[in-house]
Amino acid sequence: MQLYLSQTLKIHNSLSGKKEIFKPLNEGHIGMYVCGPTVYSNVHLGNCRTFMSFDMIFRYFKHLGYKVRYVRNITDAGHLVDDAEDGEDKIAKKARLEKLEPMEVVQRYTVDFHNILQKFNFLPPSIEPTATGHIIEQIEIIKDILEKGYGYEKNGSVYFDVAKFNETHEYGKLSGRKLEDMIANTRELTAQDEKKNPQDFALWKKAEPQHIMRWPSPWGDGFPGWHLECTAMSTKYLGETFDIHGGGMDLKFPHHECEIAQAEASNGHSPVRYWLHANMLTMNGKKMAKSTGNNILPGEIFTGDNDILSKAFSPSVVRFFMMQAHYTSILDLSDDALLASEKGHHKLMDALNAIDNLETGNTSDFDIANWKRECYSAMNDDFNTPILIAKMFDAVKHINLIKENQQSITKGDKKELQATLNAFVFDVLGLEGKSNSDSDSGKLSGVVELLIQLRKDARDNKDFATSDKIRDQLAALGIQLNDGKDGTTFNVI
RNA sequence: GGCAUCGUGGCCGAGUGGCUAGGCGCAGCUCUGCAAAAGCUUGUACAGCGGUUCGAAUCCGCUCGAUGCCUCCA
Repeated sequence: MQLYLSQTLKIHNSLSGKKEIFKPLNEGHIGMYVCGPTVYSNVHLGNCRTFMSFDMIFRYFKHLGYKVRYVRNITDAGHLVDDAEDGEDKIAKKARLEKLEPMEVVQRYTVDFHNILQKFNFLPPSIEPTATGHIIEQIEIIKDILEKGYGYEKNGSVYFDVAKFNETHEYGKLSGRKLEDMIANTRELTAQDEKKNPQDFALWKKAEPQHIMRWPSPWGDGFPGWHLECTAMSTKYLGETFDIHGGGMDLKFPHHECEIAQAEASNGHSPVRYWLHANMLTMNGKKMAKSTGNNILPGEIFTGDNDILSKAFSPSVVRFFMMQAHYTSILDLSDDALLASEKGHHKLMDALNAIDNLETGNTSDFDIANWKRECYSAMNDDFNTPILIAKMFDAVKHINLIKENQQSITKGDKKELQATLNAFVFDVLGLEGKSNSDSDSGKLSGVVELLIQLRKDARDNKDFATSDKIRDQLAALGIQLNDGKDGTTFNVI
């Protein structure tokens, strides 16, 4: 029996604003679409948080036994620098500034994106389509929207007629906005504006003669609008209606609102059953922005090469830090918070490593079945990873007490405990233990063991000056000696 | 200015109309030549002011503050 049959999963649907019981369209199968990055610069750490939240959700679905088709796109064209008439494609702009072919920009930052995600231990999505690979599909949708009367062409560009759409549909239902309010709060159109109303958005933009990124269309050479690609790709791979659409909170308006409008205008019905929005990551209480310097790249955290944090942090520690907050809450990154997470992560991994060597007994002081139920309840309650992690630490406490012979566990319970911990910590949360498998670790441990032996001799002779010298100098190199009852061990920090 | 979300102990963060997560720090203890590391034990907090209620940090109103969107941004 698949696990999902015995679990009731509730998820917060942004469209209704409520937690709803999740039932996929087709039993056992889930279609999930998440708006991917625009590859015009290094991937933003906040962006990573969003993708990490959906990676965790993807992992949990898989853990429950669902067959998931997870589509996460790469935006490699069409995302305008601003929505004004002279709006320039983000990638084209970057290419111009760096004197590169647009596809060089795309390639460079797509590689960076994958590289960082791999470090964070992301599972690859089932399909990772690109906007430029789906121009034909996008043109077809535009034709459809034009035919149904919700769009209009002007000088080789095509716009979505929001006012017309709003007559028979509800534009703004996802973000809680009303068209009238939007009209009252937007600036006047300038004389050369092609749009009928400021709320209208581009489906197709005419390419100026010097523009390199261009494709032929019934309306002349141009490129597709940003909102359209997601509609085209989600429809193509997941169908006109699919289960889950995710993205960052900041995409709710206008991007996701426009997706709903485009799909409803062309198909006549709402595309998504559950909308999920991941919240923002701030740093030291402030929004992360390049302009203010309050910004850090993921790679800079891993190497420690930055002015913001006191040291380097491993991808798994950063992942653990992010998983300690609920995906719908704003999370604040700081040196203190990461330091705290690093210690917690370490404690968790130590306990996981200790399970193998636990001695078993005839009784258990730990109600594994109940604990396991609580783990699932946490995840079933809108993917509450902070509670899940708290449950993991419940287990850690028991493991340590068993290790100290203050509690006992049966053989069967130990096996169950280990399997459950591994499933949640590694498969669902996607954390990774410390990699002690360096190619030279054999040599290193030989050398350190030798020093430990010399130190022991010194201690036995009460030559503490020598023993402390060995300890302190190793510590300075990042090798920590741990004196225990049964001798000394070491850790590489 | 409009829309939205939020304000929890020293810090990070769950939760929720009564039973008060978790991590880190601090403190105590165990261990130790001394430490470190590790482990155990320990914390009645919920922006302010009103209101609803037998009972609110949790619901309602107002005030203050933060963040996001409205304009490129996950």
